[in-house]
Amino acid sequence: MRIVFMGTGNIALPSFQRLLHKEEVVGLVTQPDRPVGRHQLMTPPALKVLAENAGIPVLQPESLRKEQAIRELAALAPELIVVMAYGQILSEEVIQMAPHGCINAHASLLPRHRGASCIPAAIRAGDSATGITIMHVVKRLDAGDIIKSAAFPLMGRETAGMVHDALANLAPDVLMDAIHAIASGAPVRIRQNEALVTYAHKLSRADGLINWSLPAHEIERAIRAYDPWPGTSTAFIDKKGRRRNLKVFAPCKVREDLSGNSGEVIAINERGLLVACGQGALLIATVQPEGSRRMSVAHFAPGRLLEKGMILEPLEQIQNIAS
RNA sequence: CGCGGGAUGGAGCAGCCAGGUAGCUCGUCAGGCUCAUAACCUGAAGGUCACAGGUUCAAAUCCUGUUCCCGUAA
Repeated sequence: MRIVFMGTGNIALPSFQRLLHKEEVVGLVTQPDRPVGRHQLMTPPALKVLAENAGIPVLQPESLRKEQAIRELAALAPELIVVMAYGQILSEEVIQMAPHGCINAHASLLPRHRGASCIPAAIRAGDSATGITIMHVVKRLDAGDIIKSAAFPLMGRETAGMVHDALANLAPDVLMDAIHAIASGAPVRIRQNEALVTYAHKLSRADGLINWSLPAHEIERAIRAYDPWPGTSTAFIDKKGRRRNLKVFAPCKVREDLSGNSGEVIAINERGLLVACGQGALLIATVQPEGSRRMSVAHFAPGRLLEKGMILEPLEQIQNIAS
């Protein structure tokens, strides 16, 4: 079966590699090269490099809605289109193009967490599991009938980065199952229960600012959900009156038995940075001060940039910065 | 040269704007106290202030260049 793969994110890497070995991949559609990194060098998606090494044609349209892009895609004569972390909404024309249809691998257990940041959403919601879902692509975002899915249990300690890698490695098996079902002519179609739908909105940098008036366990989840991107940070006013950013990293420990004014530093020593939240307190072990590198609180504390009784950035400040 | 911050004993920082003896908290080592200790007390070692050049009687501090680190950039 002639397959065109559409993807950009690295989560699709293992799946694409599996298809390259096991199926007839006739093309890759991926986002254009983008300036990346501290020096803004034009960098191709990793998938493109894989495809080029395998001698497979690569399309990188700025928009897949343009007439020429659609013509080039049609010229590949796909029998099945497989989409994973591509980053563009597909038009009806593309969805209908291949005789065996257009399927999408999504990194959550649909109907929960439709949308872009599905992995962080599952962690922040405190779900006991997430997973990979293969479904038919329809016009409405992530709303198509489900073909196959596989669960990945969440223990409450994972960061988004860890789950991302685990799901990337889980995806190829599920995807191959779905492709075999389609090839055999009898794919399963399970309707999504609309009552259980949740949406994961695209993350922005402002999502990573800690609102200390939230309960400690919610902040702890957010720290894991936003690692490695956008990262979680707070800020404090130093002795010279300057606002200084402070990134915080997982793992953090929730202390339900302690409390104080939201954002107040209850203690800072070699054991960690203990901050009062809206409910309970959070013990932070690893931070990164602005302009410096990541370090344990045991190393950060002796510098005395932050001391007991100081208040970390309150909610009003966060709203100003976010807007 | 995309934009911005930084480099000061082993760690984290202050000192720089208004040049004039290298400072703080910790760690290390030695001694003391203690039944004992991660606690406390006393003392010590350890730094070409990233590198190079310039200004000056005098540069960690001012000026120029270089290297490296970090943030930003989805």
